[in-house]
Parts: sequence; structure tokens; C-alpha cells
Amino acid sequence: MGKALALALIYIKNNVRFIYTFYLPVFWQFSALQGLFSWIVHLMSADTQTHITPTRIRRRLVLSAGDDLRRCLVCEVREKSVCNAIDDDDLAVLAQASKTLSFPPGTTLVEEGAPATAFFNVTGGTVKLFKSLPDGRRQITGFADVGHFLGLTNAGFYSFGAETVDAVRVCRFSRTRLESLLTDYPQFERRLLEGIADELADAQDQMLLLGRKTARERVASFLLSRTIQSPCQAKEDETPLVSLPMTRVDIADFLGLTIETVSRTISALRREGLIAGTDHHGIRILAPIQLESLALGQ
Amino acid sequence: MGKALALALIYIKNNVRFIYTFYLPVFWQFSALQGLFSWIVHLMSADTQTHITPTRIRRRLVLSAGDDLRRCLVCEVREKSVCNAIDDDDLAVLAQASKTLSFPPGTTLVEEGAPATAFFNVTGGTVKLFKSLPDGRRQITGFADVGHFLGLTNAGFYSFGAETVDAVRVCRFSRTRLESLLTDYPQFERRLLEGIADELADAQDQMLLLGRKTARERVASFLLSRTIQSPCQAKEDETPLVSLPMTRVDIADFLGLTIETVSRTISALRREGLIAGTDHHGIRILAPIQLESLALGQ
DNA sequence: CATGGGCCTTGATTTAAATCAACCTCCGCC
DNA sequence: GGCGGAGGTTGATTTAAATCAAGGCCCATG
Repeated sequence: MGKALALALIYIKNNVRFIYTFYLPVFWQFSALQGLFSWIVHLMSADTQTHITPTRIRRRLVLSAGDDLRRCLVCEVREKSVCNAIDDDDLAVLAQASKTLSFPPGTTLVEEGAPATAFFNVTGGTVKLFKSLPDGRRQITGFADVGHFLGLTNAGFYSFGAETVDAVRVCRFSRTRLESLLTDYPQFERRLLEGIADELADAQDQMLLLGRKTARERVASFLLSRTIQSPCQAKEDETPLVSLPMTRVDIADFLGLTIETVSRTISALRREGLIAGTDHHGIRILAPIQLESLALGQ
Repeated sequence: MGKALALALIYIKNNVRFIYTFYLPVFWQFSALQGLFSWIVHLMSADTQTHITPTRIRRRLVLSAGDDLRRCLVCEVREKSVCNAIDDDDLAVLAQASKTLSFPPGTTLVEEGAPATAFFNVTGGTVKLFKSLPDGRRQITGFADVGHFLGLTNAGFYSFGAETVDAVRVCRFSRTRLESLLTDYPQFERRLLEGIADELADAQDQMLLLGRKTARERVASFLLSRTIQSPCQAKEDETPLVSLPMTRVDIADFLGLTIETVSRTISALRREGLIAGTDHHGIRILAPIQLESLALGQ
């Protein structure tokens, strides 16, 4: 019962030592170990992206309380999300407060105006957030990608709707659980405040786009913002590949345009050699600099 | 030194007792007492607006450390702002962390892109928040009225500009002081989170407006949102009076329109009898219901 | 294999709002 | 009193994007 196997990994990069200590219970199967090792390899190869910080040096696998409670501990999304505010030691609390769920494309996660009972942390896929007018006109206010926390509202009701764009994985928190987390872990609340401040800054950017930019500038801005968010595989070829999981309708509703204008504008940018289309849901940025200055209106 | 004068005021309204207890140091001058009494009278006459809540029953004037420290205690804006998260007993801390300042119209409070060193709580007048493009196009992302807290940013730099619309009074917090307030008073941080969540909801509303509403709908929405925010003197005549301290240029930059379109649309609404203009900076809403349905696109 | 329906693209035409232009009304100031 | 400029209104014209319309591509399904 109390037996465990210890495993230490020292990983030196740029004269900085990253020490990972794992406590493995003896009943762990070889297959699970293999998964662990592949995860380590992934971590080391992708470290330019995952930003291993000194505060995250120790990572303990405490497996005494069953599989579900280590869920958050091995969660690859943690670094990108509000969950990294909780210490390794308290991750079981986080795991207990949340529940992982998977949804197919087009699922409604949040209904506009419904009582706000749940909050979501996106751990896979993309969710669209929107507001609607009675006659059906719709404005997508943002796309929530991996690491995005959504559902926060001050009134007791959601002021927006949320729907999955592609296959989506989320961690779901109930209102009460989240509230106790907020009071118990001030650093978690702080992290949430930082997140929502970022979101507000994005919203302000989007207001500038919607109120004052031309169709060309909007599309260019959109593609660039997607470049930053996408896990762009920067291989030998330097031109970043942007993935667009959403349809043209979604893009149009995000940019305050019609599908025809979006389509025409993308075609025009392609004709001018600024971008190259792979398929409808993937675009290669050929001239990031020009696109950038176009997005800012030059 | 330790001597003090106690003064209790029991104020009964609708069968609810509001008990205010003041501890006055003996060295208090009569003039200060007079100010206190005029404040009490003001409180009682304006209670329909100030919403005296049971939680705010005790209000102690602890004046041992000089006039500046009771600033927050007698602040009429406190109830409307994040400052109401701090208990009466700790208000001296709040007063010490902030500084009140006054500015004439057209003063820059926050420069876009400058290092974020200060935060402001608006206690009088209206501030416009905006983002700009290199060529001068500007989008006003919001008007910060009394009670609004501004300056929060996650990056170290302001992502927006802020400029006074009319004569403005603010309480200014330095970054370091605010940060220590946040850690020392979790309820203050909570209040800030609520405030920024509200702001985000407003931003999403505005995105819907900018992306999907017609000029008429935008102007109608704007007038209505101003009705709610304005301290509308609901006298005998039921038609609410909206104050518009900002210029037509500001309204246009807020609504993503040109001044000509704003002017024309307001004229059209007036011609149709939905509103009546007093002067350029005041408008009387004659048909709130119709304006509401117009704002939602019917 | 044909059918139909998403989803996207492209072209022709229309339109809401922008732009261009003129003028009005205050208000401060020489 | 005359001048000038800021802020606002109104009219004529232009234009960027919407709307209307047609067709292509892909894939699931009978």
C-alpha cells in the first residue's frame, strides 16, 4: 500500500537544471511508464514552446488516491491555463472540483441567458463564444482555444453563448466548487484576474477591428492573431501555418463581415501572394511582415 | 491623545434602522462637524440613489491620523466602486494607498503603450478609453463614469489610452500599492474581478453593436446605455434625461460611425418623436420602449 | 451511381454609410 | 463689433461591403 518507486530526472538546458522527481507506485504497469517516458521526451523536444519555468521544477506523481486525482498532475494543458496557479501538492483538490468532458463539433456548452451554473477550462479543441440579436444576427466575440477559461460572469446568468467548433475537451467546474477554490486559493483568483484582464484587452483590440478596420485589415488581423495562438510547427520552412478549424460563417461572424466578403478577401490576399491556401481550414502565411502592416492599416 | 467623542445617529426608513456610529476626536473643529452633518443630510435626502445596505450600517470615523485618512470614509462614491470591498476599519489603509486628483477636460490620464504604473478610480466626471491605429483612426472602447476602476493590465504596459471628457476627479493608486492591497484584502481582489467581468460583458455587448448593428440601432443602444448609467433625476416627468458630456466625435468613435451619420441619426430619431434634444449635450428619451426594441433590431 | 446538402467561391447589382462640401451657431478674443 | 475656430447639422455624391444569384467541390446516403 505505502510502497512507491522514486524516479529522478535531471534535465539541463542552457546551464539551468530542471529536476523532475516522480514517485511511482509499484503497481504501475509498464505501459503507463512508457506513456510517462513519451511525455518526458515530448516535453524535452517541445521545450521552446512549453516554457519550463523554475517554479515548475518539481513535479510529483502522487498516485495514492486513484487515477482521477492525478488527472490534473499529468495534464499537459496546465501550464497554459489558470490551473498552474495551484501547487502540485494541492492538485488533488483541483481534480476533485472538476470533471473532464468531451464534446463533438457543434455542441452548445453555454446557452445565452441561462443561469450560470458551470465554468469550463478548454483542454482541447476550440470553442466559439457569441452574442445574438433577436432576429438571428450573431457576433462571435472570441474563440476559446486550449488553456482558455470561460463562463465567468458577475450576474447569475451567462451573457453569452458558447458552442464547440471542433472536437473539444473541457474541464468543467460547478459554480459552488469554483467559488470555494477562489476563496481557498488566492493565487488561483489572481490568475483568473490576469486571464480576464487579457481577455478584456483582446476584446478592446476586437472593438478597434470591428469599429474602424476595413475588410482587408480585419482578415489580415485575424490570420495573424491565429498565427500566434496556433501551435505553429516552426520547422525548416519558416512560413507559419495557421489552422482555421471554424467555418467561413464563423469567421464572418467574428469579423463583422459576410461570408462572401471574407471569401473574396482571402482570395485576394492569396492572389497577391501574401498567403497560400492549403485547404479551406489551413492557410500558410507567406509574407508575415506585409500582413502585419496591412493589419495595422498601411 | 486617546480621547474621543462618540456620536450615534439612528436613521429609520421603511421600518429598517440604519445606525451610524461616529467616533470624533476632541480636537475636531466645528467646521469639520458641519461638513459631516451636511453629508448626513445629503445621505438621507439622496438615499433612493445611494442604496444604503444593511452591511453598511456602521460607519466609524477614525480620525486619529489626520484629515486625509478619512477621505475614503466620507467618500460618496465608495458604494459604487471597488472601494466598498474594504471595511470601514481599514479605510485608512485605502486612503494611504491612493491620492485624489482633479483634471480639466481633454487631459491624458493614460498613454497607449506606456508602462502601467498607475491605476485610477473615477470619482467624478467621465473618462474615455480608446485604442488607435497608426494612421489616427480611433475606437473608443468605453466611457468610464463615476465608480469605474481603470488601468488594470496584465502586461506591464497599458493596452489603451484614457483621456478626460469633462472635469474629472480620480483616486490614483500606484502599481505597487495596488498590488499589496490585492494580496492583503482578498475581498478587494474579488470585487475587482467582478468589476472586470462586468466590463468584459459590456465589451461583448459593444462587439455585437459594432459588428452587427445598423447606425440607428447603434445610436439607440448608446442612448439607452447612457440612460442606465446617468444619475437620471426621475422627477414627476417620467421621460429620462440623458447627459452626453462627450462630443459627437467621441460618440462616433465609440459607435464605429462618422460624426455625420451620428448627427443625422440623432436628428432622424428626433424628427420621429422618439427623443427630444435639449441642447447638444442633453437628450430626453420620449419613447424608451420603442427605442429599446429599435436597439435590439426590430 | 445519382442525389442532395453543406460549405465555399465568384460575379452582378444594390445600398447603407462614408466622404466631400457647405453652412450654422456658439463663444472667446483681439 | 468683427474674426476665427471648434462643434454641430444638412445635402450631394461616392464607395466599400452587403445582397442577390449562380455554380463548384466534397462527402454522406439512398
